[in-house]
Amino acid sequence: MMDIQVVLKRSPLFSGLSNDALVRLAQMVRKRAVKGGSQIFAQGDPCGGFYLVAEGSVKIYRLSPNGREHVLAVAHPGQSFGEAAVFSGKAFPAFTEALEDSLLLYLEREEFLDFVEQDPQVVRGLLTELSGWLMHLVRLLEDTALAEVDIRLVRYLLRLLACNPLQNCPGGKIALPMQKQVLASHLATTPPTLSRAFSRLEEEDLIRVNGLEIEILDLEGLREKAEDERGR
Amino acid sequence: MMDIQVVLKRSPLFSGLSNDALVRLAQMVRKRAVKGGSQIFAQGDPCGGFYLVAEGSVKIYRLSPNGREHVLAVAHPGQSFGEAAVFSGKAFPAFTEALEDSLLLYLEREEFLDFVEQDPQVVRGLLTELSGWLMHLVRLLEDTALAEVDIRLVRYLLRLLACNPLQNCPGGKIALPMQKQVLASHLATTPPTLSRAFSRLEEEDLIRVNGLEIEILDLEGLREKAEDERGR
DNA sequence: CGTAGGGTTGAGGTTAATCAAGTATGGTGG
DNA sequence: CCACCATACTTGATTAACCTCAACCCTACG
Repeated sequence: MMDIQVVLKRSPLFSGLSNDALVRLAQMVRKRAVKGGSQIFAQGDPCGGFYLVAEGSVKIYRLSPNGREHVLAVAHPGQSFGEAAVFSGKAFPAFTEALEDSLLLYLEREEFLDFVEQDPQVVRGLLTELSGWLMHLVRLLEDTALAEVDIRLVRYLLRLLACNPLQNCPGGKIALPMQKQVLASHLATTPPTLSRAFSRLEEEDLIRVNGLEIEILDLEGLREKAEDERGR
Repeated sequence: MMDIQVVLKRSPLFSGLSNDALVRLAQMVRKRAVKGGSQIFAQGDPCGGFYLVAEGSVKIYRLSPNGREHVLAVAHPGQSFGEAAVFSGKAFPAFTEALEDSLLLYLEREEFLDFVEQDPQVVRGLLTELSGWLMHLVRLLEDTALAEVDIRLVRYLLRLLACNPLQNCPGGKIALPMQKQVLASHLATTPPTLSRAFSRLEEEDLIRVNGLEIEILDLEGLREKAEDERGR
């Protein structure tokens, strides 16, 4: 049995809360187990609340008019999604879909807003979290808009490394937290192009790819390349 | 003499505040007049507070390692910038520069955070504002990542129209709120490419361009084109 | 007038999307 | 245990978008 409070505490939203507040929050949480591949909510759905990932992973993506998808982010345990819509008062701005069997915690909108009113401690966390999302999007934006695919990929890998300092130490091996086609969409490109980008990085002896496992051969070289952008 | 409270009230951040709160807020505001072309703050500067545009306009942009710039937004009277950094606690994530002689209101970080703590009314406005920024960036992101230049330009024009319903009515004339080279950077392209995009839209009899003034000839046609994206 | 800056136009080259075919891998049913 | 199929991924050839560099126009302004 999983402890809700432990999960809540893992979220930057609530890590600063008192035990008392955590207990109250835990009481208003509703668990929701979802199968991999199933949709959590759709772009345009009215926002009745938001989610926190307890186990598994969730893909957050937009769909263009013609059906092309662009992955904004993949949420992992401890991360939340849909908060923005709660405060904007508008519909959900994106689709969300479980990438694997996952366990989510659901917080109902009105209930949560009341909780926020009463507990100024949460506010700081919320503001910080939203700011964090902003920074994430800004980085993503300039990465996709200003750099070419190889560079975007390198930067993505470096960001992954920064989040997983665990496997960072030895020769450095990281596992891609999503399928390559999802990653392609995240990097605003296509599977064929991503595949070639990986090949080029291998040819330059920067990395070695084996399925979803990436071995970092030349961290310094990667860092250089990330700053490179000859021109564009 | 300009009334600070009136300016504050124009911002979505503070439009919901009581008169009492407005008065207190107005007292902690510092005015700052800046010449066109001068820098307000730089990316990486420690964030000591944030700004609200009273008069003029301010360009918010990022600089890539090689010096290329990407305009994230242009702030006009009533809009604020730098709020995100206040809450994230980190340095400013972007550069800001006055596009013309402008008058700004400055709110000091600590003072403002205290104000927020005491006044839960502001919180709602803040959260909404940050969410709004999020939505803006998401849209910008998918526009630049997923659509080609012509479409990006059309969408930008439609967004402008949506914000200026004033001139919308007649045949529809809108003035670009920035130079074309700034717009080019905002749309993540270059002046030559933007210029050609304008030409193509003129050839299709969708718009007529005269300097910074754009005459909308075929609103329906533009709407269609915005949804078009044959493939990409 | 002459210069400077924004803007436009032209030629050439590069990136990356598209379409299509091929290769693995994993799960299913015989 | 193996043939079969679905799906992810890779590889190849073609094409189109758009960046770059350069020259040129135009208006503003000294």
